[in-house]
Amino acid sequence: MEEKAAISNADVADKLMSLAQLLSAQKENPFKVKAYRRAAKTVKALSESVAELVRDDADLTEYSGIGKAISGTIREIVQSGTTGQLEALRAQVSPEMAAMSAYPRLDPARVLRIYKKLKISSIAALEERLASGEIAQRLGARMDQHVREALTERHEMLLYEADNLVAAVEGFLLAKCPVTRVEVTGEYRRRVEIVGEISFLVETDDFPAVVLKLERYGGKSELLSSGENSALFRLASGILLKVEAEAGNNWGAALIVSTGSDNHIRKLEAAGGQVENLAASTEAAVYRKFGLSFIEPELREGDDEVELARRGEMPALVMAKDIRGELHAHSTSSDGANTIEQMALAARKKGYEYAGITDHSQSLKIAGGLSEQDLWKQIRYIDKLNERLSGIRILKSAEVDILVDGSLDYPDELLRELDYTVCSIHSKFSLGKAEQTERILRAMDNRYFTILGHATGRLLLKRPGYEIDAGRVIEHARKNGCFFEINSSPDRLDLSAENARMARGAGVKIAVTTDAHSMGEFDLIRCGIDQARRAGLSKESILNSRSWPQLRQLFQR
DNA sequence: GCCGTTTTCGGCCCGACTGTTTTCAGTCG
Repeated sequence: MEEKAAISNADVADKLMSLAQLLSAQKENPFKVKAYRRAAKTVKALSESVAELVRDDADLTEYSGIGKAISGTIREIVQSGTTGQLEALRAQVSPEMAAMSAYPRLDPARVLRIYKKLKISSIAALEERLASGEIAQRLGARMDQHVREALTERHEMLLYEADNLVAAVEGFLLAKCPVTRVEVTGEYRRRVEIVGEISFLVETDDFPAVVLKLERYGGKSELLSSGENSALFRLASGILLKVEAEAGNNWGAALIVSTGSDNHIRKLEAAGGQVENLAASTEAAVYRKFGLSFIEPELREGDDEVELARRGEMPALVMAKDIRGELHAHSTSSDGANTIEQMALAARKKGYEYAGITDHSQSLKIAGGLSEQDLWKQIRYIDKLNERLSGIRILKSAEVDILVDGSLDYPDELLRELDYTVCSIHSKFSLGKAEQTERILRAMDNRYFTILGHATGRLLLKRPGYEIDAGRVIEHARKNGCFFEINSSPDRLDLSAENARMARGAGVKIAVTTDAHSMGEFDLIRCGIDQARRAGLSKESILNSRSWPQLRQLFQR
């Protein structure tokens, strides 16, 4: 008898999500609901097949978020296709909820709220209102994002999250598939901040066998299309996986085709002719053949890079090693996890010359913003600490809220005592573009304004930023001697590459900062560096590639 | 339900403000 097809990780994860959804509808303990969602996420990210793990009697509690109870639930799902608990819950709920449970990623509380407000009661109506933009308009961007994410099959993830996925797939290809060479390409290699598809170039003498193996990745990966040398899958996480086979003697040309954006390839071919089948084993050889200097993957977007490469004016892109200090970091004084001293020592260990401590200002209560008195104390404390510590200079600073009228959240007498400031918007995101822009321009008129923090306030895949007229803000910064940051938080990366490029064009320097809330987060600098490179920034455009004495001069207004 | 240099119970931020809301959920870091 033919063995029944094993249940995929995606299906197991969906069942766990359904449980979370129905428990949530029953007003169960929210932490319990969260636990099921967390376990679902863990299952989705596995490269091994959960069904096989169960069959092999593996200990599932080894995986984070899976304990004794959920491990038992997963076993039951693998063995019977469902769980008694889920079926019992399904029998109890309202018709709206029952219909909703076909979309396990929907949060019932939020959807019922939408139903009530828009006076609808079906998924079809929900989809319709999503498409018409009514959900975004009447319930906000976060709600819109949530529904969109839950109703569509295709997903995107932050570049930062894709790191783990890429490493797992690469490991799988090398360990389980008959390939002799693997290289990641596409938007991941270009370091695009949101990834919807990961793609690999492989060298193999048996591509069909590779496809067959990949269909078993994560238990089961849906094969969307396949040809002689290329195949497209949908992984459990909803991300697309593209794999292309190429021979070593054409590896370089294939790498270029697979990595560059369509625009890049078009401009490249306009400059030098057909790339494919050039029989070039390295990328450098292709560019050389076309009379171009090497183009870094981060720049292959079809902007001005081909022209720059032809003229030999390609910028030397900034690298992590060029960074000499941190300019945006929090401590336990506000909402950070580590003390000022711990942060300073961690920065020193990273090889930095200085670390600016930028705790939140007084009006940001939720983040433990410092009162004026607290900041005065902190200034004196840092002076003492600097006398005691060697090999690192702690800069006195603050992440100062830009209030709704464009004033700063501390009086000038206090701001004057700081080495510099990072000024940010944390409230009233809903102001119109003109008002929001004026607010920032007014703030920049304060002579103690140094760096604009996360200029648009966007949170990738969660909410769009507030609207600003980037051109006007950049021009005002140039006139007033103000600067920008590229905030390295993986879900901010704000300035965007586009805005950073515009700032560079205006000659306004940019700090690459981490906004670290703990010592470990200093390492996020690599995410900001990726973004800076995508913007074509060399170290000359970067503020904190400079020593503190040099910076201090730049900060004088 | 998970987790543990605060290990087997008790956390799992949190708190002020906003809105077109009609009394509380969502939002900022």
